[in-house]
Order: sequence, then structure tokens, then C-alpha cells
Amino acid sequence: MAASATRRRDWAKGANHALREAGHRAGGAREAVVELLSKQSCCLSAQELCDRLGEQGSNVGLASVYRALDLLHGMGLVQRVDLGDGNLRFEPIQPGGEHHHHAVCDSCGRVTAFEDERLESALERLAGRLRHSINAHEVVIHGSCGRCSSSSGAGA
Amino acid sequence: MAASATRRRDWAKGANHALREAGHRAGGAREAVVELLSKQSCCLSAQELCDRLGEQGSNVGLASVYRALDLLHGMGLVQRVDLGDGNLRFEPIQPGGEHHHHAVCDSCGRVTAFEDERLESALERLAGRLRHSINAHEVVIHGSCGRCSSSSGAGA
DNA sequence: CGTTAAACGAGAATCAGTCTCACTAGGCGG
DNA sequence: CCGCCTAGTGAGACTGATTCTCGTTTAACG
Ligand SMILES: [Zn+2]
Ligand SMILES: [Zn+2]
Ligand SMILES: [Zn+2]
Ligand SMILES: [Zn+2]
Repeated sequence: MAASATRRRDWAKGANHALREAGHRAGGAREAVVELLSKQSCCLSAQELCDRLGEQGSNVGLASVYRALDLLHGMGLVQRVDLGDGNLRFEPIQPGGEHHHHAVCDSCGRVTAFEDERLESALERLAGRLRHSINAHEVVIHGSCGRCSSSSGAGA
Repeated sequence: MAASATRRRDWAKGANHALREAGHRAGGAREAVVELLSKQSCCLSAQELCDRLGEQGSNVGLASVYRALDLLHGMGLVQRVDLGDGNLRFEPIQPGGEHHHHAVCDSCGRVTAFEDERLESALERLAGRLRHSINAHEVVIHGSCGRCSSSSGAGA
């Protein structure tokens, strides 16, 4: 989908702009993280980001990746995703609010992203019933992916 | 609520029974973990469980706590709760499906448990729309708790 | 009781994430 | 264009949660 590619490019542009606005310099490592992040369709761990940057020739330190992610997270530009395997992952937050959640297959470990409009509105309505404002929400489903559940017992 | 106390006792009984059925011996450490877990209204970290057991006189090793939790989790008797603070927490899964989710205050760090029937049914309906079976789900809300949001701008 | 292997406790090992520090380089006035 | 100042950076030390290891304990079963 071309629209999504455009959106990602916009996200990178917006993120860099926001960083400038907030008084941050244009460091190479951080821009590399932003650019790589903008190309992902789903979440990556800090280590994965660091490795991929290395493969691309940008030798970015892991600490810088964490620094950049932390900053971006603090500015509401990326969300942390915790799939329960002990590794935090990160993905861009689209300004339009478009986002997805994750389903983890407990048999094969595969992570599937899904969007669901009804779930989102259910979560919005939930806000009205809680004495707690909702800045962000995270939903993680555990179960068997289509592949594993069709092949009968889904070996652990 | 007495019903809930009964349910918790039932959970402990059921968990111990399931462990026997699965061919596990009745070890003191594991039983202590099960019993302590069954008394909690919300999730605890492994370290907290270990500390509390120590206070009660049961000198249970941290490794045994992890072992027990891992086993129980593998048997679908406890759920891991990840609130994003780097500590996994654990709580019993009630066989009846009654459970709650968690809202984290990004200002003060307080964790609030909530139950919401409508959210649960929304999640059940979601299952029908995904090519992914749902064995478990986890919802974490981030925002400001009632206390923090009432005191004006709720610091980042 | 004696045998056997699961369960246990203590501490070592691992590993994601954070912190430190000397060094590099972006931004800016001269 | 040059040099200063500080934010940004990379390597590696550090931390703390979780897992692994290993010698000891003890439940289960005859
Ligand atoms: Zn994703
Ligand atoms: Zn699968
Ligand atoms: Zn609060
Ligand atoms: Zn639920």
C-alpha cells in the first residue's frame, strides 16, 4: 500500500522536525534510528535496530539506540511494545492514531499485528468508565496463530 | 467479598490438584508459592513473593519461586503481567475466567486493577475476527490515575 | 526403613537495559 | 572559514531481573 509508505515517510519527517523543535541537534545516530524505525511495519527490539543499522554500514552504538528510543518515547513518537519474551520492542506511533496490536503464537512464537476498529472503540468507551485517563493502551493476545491452530495440536 | 475468598481457596486447591495430576510431588516451596499466590488480589513479582514467604517464616529460594511460577504458567494456572517497569508479575488465573487488567499511572507509577465486562466481551468478539485463537489476553492502560489527573496537568 | 529421583536453596551465570566517560561533531559567533 | 561550546555518540562497565548449576534434602513408593 503506497499510502502507508507515505505515512511512514511523513512520520520520519515529523519526528525529525519535532526533535529540532525540542532543541535537539541533528545527530547521525538518532536520525539513523528514526529512519530505520520509519521503515518498519511492526515493532523491533533495540538490539535488532542496532544490528540492522550495523548491517547497513551505520555503526550505531546500542546505547545511542536506547537513547534515541527513550527520547522518542518521551515525546510520544514511539510506543514500547512488550510481548512478554523479556525484550522490549519499539514502533512508531502514527500521528493519526492509526495503530495496531499484537497477537503472539505460543506454539511457534510468531507475532502477528492486527488492527481492529471495534476493539479501539471499545477501549475508548472504557476510558469513560475508569477513573484513569488513557494516554496509551496496549493489548497483547496469546494463543495459536492460524498456521498452528489448523495443524491440530500445535506442538509446544 | 467472601465469594472471592472462596474462589481463591478453590484456585489453590485446584492448582495443587493439577500439579499432582501432572505427576509433580508435593514440594513445600511450591505449595507455599501457590498458597501465597492464592491470597493475592493482584499481581506480585517473583521477588515480592520470595520476600513475603521469607517474612512468613518459609525460607523459599528465589529460584524455587521462579520454578513454581514457570510451571504454573505452563499449566495455564497463572498469568504473567508485564507492566513495563522491567519486572514481570504473576497472578492466578481463575478457572471461571474472571480476571482483571491493569492501568499504570505514568505520573506516580501507581498500578490500578480494573475489571470491565464490556471490554471482556469486546475481546471475546475480537476472537471471531482474527485468524488467531485467544488463550489469554493482556490489556495495559497507561495514563494518569484519578489522583494525578485531578491535580492539574499530571506531570509527564 | 532404604532407594530413587524430583524438588530445593544458594550462588554463579546470563542478558537486557542503563550509566559513565572520553571523544566527535553540529551550531554559532567571530 | 576558524574555533569554542556543548549535545550527541560509541565502547564498555555496571545493574538488576531471570535462569542455570550443583550439591543437598525429602516425598513417594515399595
Ligand atoms: Zn506492531
Ligand atoms: Zn504459530
Ligand atoms: Zn498517579
Ligand atoms: Zn481480560
